[in-house]
Amino acid sequence: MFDSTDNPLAASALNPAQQAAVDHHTSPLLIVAGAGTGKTKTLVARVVRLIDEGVDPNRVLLLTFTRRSASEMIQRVRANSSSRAAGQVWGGTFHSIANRLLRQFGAAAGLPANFTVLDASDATDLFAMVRTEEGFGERSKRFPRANTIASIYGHMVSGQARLDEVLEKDFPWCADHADDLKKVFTTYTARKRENAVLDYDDLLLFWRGLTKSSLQGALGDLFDHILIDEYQDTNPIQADIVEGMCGPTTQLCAVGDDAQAIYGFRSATVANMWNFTDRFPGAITITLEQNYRSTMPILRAANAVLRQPIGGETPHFAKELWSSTPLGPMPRLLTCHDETAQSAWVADQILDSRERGIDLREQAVLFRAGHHSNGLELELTRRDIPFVKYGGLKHLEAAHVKDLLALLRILDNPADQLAWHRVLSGLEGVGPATERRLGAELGIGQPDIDPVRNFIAGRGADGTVRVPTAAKPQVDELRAAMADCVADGNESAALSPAAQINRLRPFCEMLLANKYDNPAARLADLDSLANTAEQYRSRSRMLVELTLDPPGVTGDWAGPPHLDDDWLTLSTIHSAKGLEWRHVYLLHAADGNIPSDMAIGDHDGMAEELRLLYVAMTRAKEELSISFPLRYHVNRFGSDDRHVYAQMSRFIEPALEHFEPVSDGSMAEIDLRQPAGVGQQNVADHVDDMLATLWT
DNA sequence: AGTAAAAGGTTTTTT
DNA sequence: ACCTTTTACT
Repeated sequence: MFDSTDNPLAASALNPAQQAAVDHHTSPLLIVAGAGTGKTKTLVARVVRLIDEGVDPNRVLLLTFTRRSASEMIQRVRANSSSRAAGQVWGGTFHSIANRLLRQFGAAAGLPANFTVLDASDATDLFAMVRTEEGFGERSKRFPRANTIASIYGHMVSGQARLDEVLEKDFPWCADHADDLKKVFTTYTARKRENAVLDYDDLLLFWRGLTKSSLQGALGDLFDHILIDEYQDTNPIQADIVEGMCGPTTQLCAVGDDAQAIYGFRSATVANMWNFTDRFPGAITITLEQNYRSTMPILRAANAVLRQPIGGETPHFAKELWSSTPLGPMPRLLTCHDETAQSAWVADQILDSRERGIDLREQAVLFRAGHHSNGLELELTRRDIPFVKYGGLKHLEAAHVKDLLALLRILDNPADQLAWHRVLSGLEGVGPATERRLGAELGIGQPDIDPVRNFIAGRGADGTVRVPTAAKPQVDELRAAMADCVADGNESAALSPAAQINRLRPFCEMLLANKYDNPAARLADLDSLANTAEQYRSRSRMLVELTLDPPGVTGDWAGPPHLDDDWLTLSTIHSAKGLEWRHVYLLHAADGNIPSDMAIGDHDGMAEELRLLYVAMTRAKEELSISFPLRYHVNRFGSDDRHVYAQMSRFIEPALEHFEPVSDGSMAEIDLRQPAGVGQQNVADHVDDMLATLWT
């Protein structure tokens, strides 16, 4: 599912362009690789060749977009290289490599060795904490929410733009609060430093900082070869890092496709590809255009979609992929009545394909947003079709899981105020006031004090820690559990991470029963986490790995018991990047979803939405089905039945000739584009006439 | 004063 | 489904 090795064409020798990309070694290299043109294969072949020619694997850095693709590529390098050390290639995401380097060189940047990494939701929680502490919520009406603040901050930092510009361009309704936002950002940054925590952006910023420090020479000498996958989705900071890691003799090779850039919302910019040859003098470009993945009918449709101008221009290289597989069915376009009809049709097609010998593993359902598959998931469950879902909500972000992780994080880094906040505020009878007092008594956030020790002893700097009566049972249980989990400097006596989770379980049980209305289901999630924890021997390592590479799949998390050997993939389009399946179904291709109505009116946003559709379509090898229901609920949260009628994605219209329209019968009786009639009149006139008879 | 329960508002995509 | 604010209760 993840590679092309089962494709006989792709498994054969490299084509001339691919071979040239593998062989080139005299200057920086940019490989412009269209969808399905074998870029992974080319990268792997290049690394294999380097190692087999004697390059030390430890001096090869392979930066990828996800950890999964890094480990898969290294796996393939190992399988194809004659060197036993081939697996020692440095591979991972920018963030995971940053973590690795900062653990090693971070002291030079003023970082403590045991720093904690905040994921996006942790960062949001920290903003919420600062926001509350400073009282902005009460002082000014309509002060931006924590989510919005985090979003503004992210735009600002990862795009390296000034606050004023970001507010003006993307958050005009928050512009009035600029001054208070500055205070929030200042406190947020100070708090991170005091608590020895880094957020995702910090990992990149500190790494870049090191490349501009006195360590520059040492870092530039770490690697002989740097290879970067998915270069179109890197941001300006990442491009700086790449440049900073290149010493005088480092060979650089970047691979990307400007037509598949879909992370603009994270400040990724294809300018990094456009500028490559300017920034890295002497660089040459090699383009891969032969597609080994899809049939011509699918490529024709995808090319036609991509070709349409957005706001009068075509914002990517004009590129025409061609395939050596000319024949196959045209992509199908299903118009149906509502989501239920769509789910039924897709499930029917999937089962039908399986009857025809296409395993579920060779089929995938893609969609724009995580919740778009909710209806289908019900239908699949009803029909006993096993599936795993990529993207969307992550288990790690569920409140109760974060409760448990906060306990582990306190043990790992007692200075972590955010984790303490989560633990203390969850206790029975503890509100903001008591939490503040407990924090002071325990010495949380004060230098050179270990609040964990104080908590276990029940004794703070200024005497006893006063626990509210209601919290007493919970606190007693937690004290005993934490006492058992603290290593106390004696590594060999320490419980394993999984054992620590089990030791904390009784406390969690009390907590969940008190806090949530479905404690049993939530407790089961904690047991799944204990399962996952079995593979780790170090607690801190487990915490950082879970943060940098959260289990993105239901299957990774719990290993659903009903899963047999064959299962269907559901995935957001973003999470499907780089993957391929024989049959692909794209759900909810209605205007407002693709393009997302939030992007409408924004030129760059619209261009990105178009590329998103292109990415989705080019995942299909043999058959592609795009569907859109006409009827949508007004809002995703409401439980009412209010609905609106949607239209087909505007991006598909110009390419309609490349699709075969299909119907599932749910539309047969009603043509919604025609006004319904009564006698010779349409319904509205009929009603108005009747009403008029009541008073005339 | 301080906490707990209830009501009100939300906009996607992810390292 | 979750986060914030408002209100009710001790």
